[in-house]
Amino acid sequence: MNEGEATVAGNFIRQIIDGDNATGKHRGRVVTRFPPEPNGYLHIGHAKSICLNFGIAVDYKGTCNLRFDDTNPHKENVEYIESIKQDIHWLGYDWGDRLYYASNYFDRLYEIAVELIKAGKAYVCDLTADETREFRGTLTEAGKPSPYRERPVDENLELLQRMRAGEFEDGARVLRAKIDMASPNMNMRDPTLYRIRQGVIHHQTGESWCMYPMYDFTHPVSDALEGITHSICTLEFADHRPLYDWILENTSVPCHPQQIEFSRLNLEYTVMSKRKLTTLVDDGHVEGWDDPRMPTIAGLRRRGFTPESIRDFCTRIGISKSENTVQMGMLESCIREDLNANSQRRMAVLHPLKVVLTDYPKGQEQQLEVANHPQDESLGTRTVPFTGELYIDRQDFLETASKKFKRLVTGGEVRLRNAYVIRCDEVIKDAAGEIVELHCSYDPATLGANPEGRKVKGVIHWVSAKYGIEAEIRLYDRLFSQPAPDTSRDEKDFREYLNPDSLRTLTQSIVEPSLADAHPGERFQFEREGYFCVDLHQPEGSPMIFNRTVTLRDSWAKIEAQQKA
RNA sequence: UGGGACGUCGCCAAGCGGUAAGGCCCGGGGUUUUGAUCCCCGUAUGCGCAGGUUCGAAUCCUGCCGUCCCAGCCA
Repeated sequence: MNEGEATVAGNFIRQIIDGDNATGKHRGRVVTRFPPEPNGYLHIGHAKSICLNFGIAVDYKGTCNLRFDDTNPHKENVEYIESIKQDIHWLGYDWGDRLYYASNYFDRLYEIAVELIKAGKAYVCDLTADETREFRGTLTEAGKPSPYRERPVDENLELLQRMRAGEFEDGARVLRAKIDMASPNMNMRDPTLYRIRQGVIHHQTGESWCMYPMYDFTHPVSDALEGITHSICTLEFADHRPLYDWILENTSVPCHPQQIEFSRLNLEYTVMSKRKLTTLVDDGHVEGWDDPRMPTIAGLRRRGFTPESIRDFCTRIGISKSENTVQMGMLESCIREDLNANSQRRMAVLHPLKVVLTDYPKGQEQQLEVANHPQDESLGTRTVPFTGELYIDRQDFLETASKKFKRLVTGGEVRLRNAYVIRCDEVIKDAAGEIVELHCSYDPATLGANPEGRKVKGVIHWVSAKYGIEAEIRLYDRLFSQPAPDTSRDEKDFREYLNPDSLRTLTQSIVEPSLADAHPGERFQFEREGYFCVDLHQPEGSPMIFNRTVTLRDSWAKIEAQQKA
């Protein structure tokens, strides 16, 4: 962790670990794991878990394993595996040589299943899925025992062997733990341990298996085999903990990790479930998993977020067990803080309006040396060409305006950032009355100096018309128009809350020439506009594409809104 | 009286019986060739509610209220 990053004193999980270390529970060892199922791309909620698990490993001089929880091959593939590995590395964490798959343990898991059967603690059940549901009972009524519950050990053993041999179709039989059909905890009513999945090719084990272990069976065993000390997961698994413990207590595993639950991250104006994100991708509502509007790590990366800013976000939001919905402002604050300190400044005109300096000597050009950062000299300088024809932003000119408006108005003066003070003498309009050009004069004495005898309050940015280069600029806004699109209080599908203006593309923008050398992913502040980065998917031969990561804080926008109200 | 968990500022979140940290947001002021940054200042007499224990309670006890999760052969 860098010195600049905020540190949070502690959270309840670290307190548990401190307590364990104090009593010598794990002989001072701390081993965590991050266990994604490779059925989608990682999102900011996963980042919270990654920072927690890998962060704890770093701080306690322990280790954190990466383990793919690949027990449901139907939904999984290697593209997801690769993206997950890439995203964790990009975030700044490393699992060293501890890359595991739950499927690594399929043989061992099978042995343990046999063990459970021999101990009379598991049985093969022939009930259909529907029947199983009926027998399970309800939240308020106890379940009934399956008619196959008392199947003799030998028969169970033989049936399990035949399941493995592929003799039965999907759904024909399952292996179940024999626990308690009357338990108030649904998870303890003889949970399924194995189900049959014929004909799927598993991305790791190929066709060697036609039955796959369930999460509730696989997870505790995998944790124990890897010597995990603290198995951290989200709150919805709290009800599974008794089962997690039951598996560990009733099998011959080497240790008994402790499961600890914390609350998952919710972020306003987005969705965080893999199912919903998959829907957005599959239905074409976004360009893909790395669409800059997506809350995925890949999306945030393409949007221009830094790994540091995401880690900072994760430490700022903290870890607790309370339901929470974090405001976008929190994330934005993190990336602004990072980029403000570290990104070079450039000038870019998003909505160009031509300015002709009528008294600037014909043919004259100047190379202005300009600081790359107003507070940090170590970021150096660059040269920016100044010519008699320029572009400024249309939003920086008004024919008439209130005194609050400190930009260019007819007859008024304004400072061109890093250059001269100019005065607007004449507004040129086309037949339709649209402003097409401004004729201005400049004060040659104001380069690097304040004007004599008067104050000029406004400063606006500009680009030389002759040397500026065309660029495409993509302005992103929140993906959804509702703060909580997935907990809709009415019947609406979350997709109905998609923000139709989440992407605005500007194709006429002009950026300063030094940007021609920028490489994909490089980040800048476009002064007075926001932070932008060169898109990662830069098409050959077309104008450069810049993605807006986040705007600058804009107190003028607030004043404007107040004036209108 | 199904079970599990959670309720501290608009949003996160410390606090663990000694008199409410911090961050984000917000409001006010200052500096500024970015209406940015930066710097000051301000913002919970109160911790879901009601009782109780105590010299002292957000912290302990009791009872209510509210919210979230659980009936996949998903994870």
